[in-house]
Amino acid sequence: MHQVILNHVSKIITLTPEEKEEFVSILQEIKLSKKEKLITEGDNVDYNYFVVKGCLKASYTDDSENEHILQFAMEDWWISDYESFFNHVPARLTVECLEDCTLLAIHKDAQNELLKRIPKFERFFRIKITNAFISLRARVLSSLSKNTKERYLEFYEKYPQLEHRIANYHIANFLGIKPESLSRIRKELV
Amino acid sequence: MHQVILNHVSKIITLTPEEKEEFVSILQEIKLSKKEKLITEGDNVDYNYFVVKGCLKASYTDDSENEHILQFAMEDWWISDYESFFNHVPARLTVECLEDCTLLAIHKDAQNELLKRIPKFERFFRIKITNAFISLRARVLSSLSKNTKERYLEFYEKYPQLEHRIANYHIANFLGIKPESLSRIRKELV
DNA sequence: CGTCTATTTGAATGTACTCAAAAGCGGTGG
DNA sequence: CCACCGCTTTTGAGTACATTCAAATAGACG
Repeated sequence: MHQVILNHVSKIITLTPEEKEEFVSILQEIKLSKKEKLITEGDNVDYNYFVVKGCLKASYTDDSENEHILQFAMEDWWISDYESFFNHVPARLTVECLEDCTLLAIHKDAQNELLKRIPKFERFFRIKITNAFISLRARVLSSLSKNTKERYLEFYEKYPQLEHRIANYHIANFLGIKPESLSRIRKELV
Repeated sequence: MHQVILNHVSKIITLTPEEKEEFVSILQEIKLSKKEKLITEGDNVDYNYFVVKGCLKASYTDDSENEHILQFAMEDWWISDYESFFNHVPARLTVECLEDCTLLAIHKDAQNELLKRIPKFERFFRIKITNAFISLRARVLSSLSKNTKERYLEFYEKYPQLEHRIANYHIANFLGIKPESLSRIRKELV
């Protein structure tokens, strides 16, 4: 169980056995079933979540009750509502399981304490948030410069695993188009 | 000159006179004229820039030579290509002055040294990158959930100062539409 | 096997785009 | 001070692409 996240962390920083032990001691295991919600809009989010197993979506519901998927997360990804987590405001996102999930949760106080006690984790989380920023930037660039078909192909290449695990109407939603349009695009691509 | 950035920093962290002195000692003043480039695509970006005066655009040029504006920056904003700055890869963005500009530059080595010597700056820059992340997230949410007219109004409300300083075709580009379309939207809104 | 949900297909509609041209605006030099 | 030039914005007509709404088909799951 903890080996998964230790492998993940070890790709970026090197920990001593004692540090590993200290790190895993603050992790809380969470199991959720498909369709259960990890975060509901309006929550005060105190946890950062690492996905050990399963698949989730983070989405935003607008004034007209339309849902818009901002992010998927699966094995080895982190997910939370970081605006709420960092800035202590109510969550604007809802995070829901698309499959049965196993997660590891870190409380924000424990995470802050960890940063103080093992400064290597400053580096780890700084790199994570920077990568998240860069990947969002790439998404904005792609929505500005590519047409729908190109954005679908990009998604397909970037997350070949997701293609099979996630319903097309979720992928369409993530791409900002209707399922009918995605269906027509897929038809053209055979 | 330095008072501007000290005021800016003081909104988030409190510095002693000695710390202020140490901080300003690593700043390099840069003056550029309208149309000059601060960063050109392909550069290795070693500096983080604070805008003291003037206005700039950060843009990406796609394979078809179309330019797409990712961000504007003006007084009290930071700008750089953070993918290049943090990850030491060539810049994908070009940053160009829309007016004559005065900037303060911090070299990445000096910035890292500063983080070590005055850990309060860890907090300062972490908050800055987090805010940048959250504001990009808001942009993605808005492009998924709003139509063009709503996005223009949002821009108008969020940056009323920019409205007058920046050409409409730049605003159109930022919004991901053509100047003709923006013109038609503005016509409807009288 | 049947029901519920997801995907596909079709036709009509709407929104932004392209291309082309006209009008407006600002700065420069005579 | 005004006329001209270059650049920005607006307007018009036709086109392309995604949407809406409705219906048919396909798949998944108990």
